[in-house]
Amino acid sequence: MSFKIYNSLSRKKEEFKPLHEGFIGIYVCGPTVYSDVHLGNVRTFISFDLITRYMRHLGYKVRYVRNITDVGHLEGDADTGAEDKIGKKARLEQLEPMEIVERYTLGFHDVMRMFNVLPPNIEPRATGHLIEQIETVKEILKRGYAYEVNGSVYFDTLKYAEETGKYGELSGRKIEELIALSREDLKNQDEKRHPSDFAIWIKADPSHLMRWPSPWSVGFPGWHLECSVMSTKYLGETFDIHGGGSDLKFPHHENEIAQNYGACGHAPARYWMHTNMLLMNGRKMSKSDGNTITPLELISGNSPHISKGYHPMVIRFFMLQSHYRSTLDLSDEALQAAEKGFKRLMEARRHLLDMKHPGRGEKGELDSEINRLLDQVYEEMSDDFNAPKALARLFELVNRINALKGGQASFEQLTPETFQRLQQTFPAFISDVLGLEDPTDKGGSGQAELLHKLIELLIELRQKARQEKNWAMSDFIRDALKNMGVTLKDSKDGTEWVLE
RNA sequence: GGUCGGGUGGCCGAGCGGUUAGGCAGAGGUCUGCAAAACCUCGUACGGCGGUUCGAAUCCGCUCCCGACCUCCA
Repeated sequence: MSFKIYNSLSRKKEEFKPLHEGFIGIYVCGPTVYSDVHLGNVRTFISFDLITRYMRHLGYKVRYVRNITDVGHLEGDADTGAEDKIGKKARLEQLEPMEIVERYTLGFHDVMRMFNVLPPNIEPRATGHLIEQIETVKEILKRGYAYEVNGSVYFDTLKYAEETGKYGELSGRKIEELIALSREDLKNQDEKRHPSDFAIWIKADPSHLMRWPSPWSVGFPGWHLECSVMSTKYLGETFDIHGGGSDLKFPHHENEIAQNYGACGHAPARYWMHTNMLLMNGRKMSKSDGNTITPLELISGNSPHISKGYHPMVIRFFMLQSHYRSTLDLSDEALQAAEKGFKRLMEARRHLLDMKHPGRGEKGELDSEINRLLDQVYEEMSDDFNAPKALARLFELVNRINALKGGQASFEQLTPETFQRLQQTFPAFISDVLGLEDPTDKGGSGQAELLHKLIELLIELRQKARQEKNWAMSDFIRDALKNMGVTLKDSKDGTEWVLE
């Protein structure tokens, strides 16, 4: 099955055509590991997790590369004279830069695991590719798209712009505007020929903790360089998709394209995908101005912005309810609504898995509805990964599943084949594509099994009490369990329980 | 100031020329010892003002708000 992608470069939805039939190469800009990941990161990586999961689900062999930035990302607004983020943190905490990198990389992986984000196939680090980066700088110099000044090397944006007319193509900027609006107070601006030029190798002053020898100086690579170099190394000079947060369009991705042109004469990726921002209180979540909540705070509830903690799967579900290209405004109220919706979805999934088709059924209206809805789930996802629409169809299926379970709908209207399709596709889509796992599915540990049996025993005792019309005892058991977080639900074929 | 993207029913959030989005909350009903759950029914919403059209939330113009990027952030 084919699918469509909104290409940020053309600003249009395009039919996706892979470079090599059946294979997809995708590169996504990963985090700079100088502090805990924030939720905005999580949303971006959940979005790309959804996208790569779906591509795999459709049968593509995907190579997903997502880097770790562990050098070269500077604070402040200059290419030089500013401090490296990781270097700064290391200085403040009196640790080795690599201790900082290690700590936050591990923390990042923990958070990704909690949200059931699958690891990329390759997760390269900038510091692991110094040799390749230096080689690329040499190549760009050799081809004449960069120049050296006092041990630093700058990319010649003007030359690139004049030659291709493409500088600013991705972000919708014009180089004349970039000239006019560049800030006056850039340090070392006199080293640059043009204000929009950017450093690809930066000479380090002696206080700089992270520096490496190079033909030009003891220094470090410019931030944008690593992505050009590592994407080329692992995916080739041209690959299918490049992704990242929309705030990376400029200057990061624009400069990346320029560098690739400088190094090999053409742009790296054919499709560019950008995820939109996560907002809180109507404003972008930002590390720098405090309008933020960390993933762990959101899970624990330890934040003034929320009334309680939310399960990571609830948060993931909440994020999937909006399209990746739309902004999403986080609020406590919206999360509570998501929590209930998520439970409803997962409960239906459990019920469906427990159901059996009696064996006889006709192609009734229900049959065609279910087939139609299942088809639509895929159509929606294939239209630029429209998870919210796919979820809407899934919820219509929830309705049908519950009706079958509750007896309001009959299996007689449903062929065994269609039921089988539903029973396979519905749960598979939820877990494989949406990456939503049932928190009540605790596997088969001995403890969990004991718990199950004890609850079943209490339900049996309550059943006896009910038969004897001993409502006091019956309600006592129900209320006591409720207080422990176990909700009982009576239906005509017995009592079920859910662990909250 | 420049560039881009938004303003959708109580809340979140799809849709982007004609069809019910969906979730949560709310109202009524069925079922039930009661409750919960489930099922059925119920909302005619698209910032404002004009215009195009047989028909606009969806296209065009003006206008008012909001946000992002332009400077480190996904």
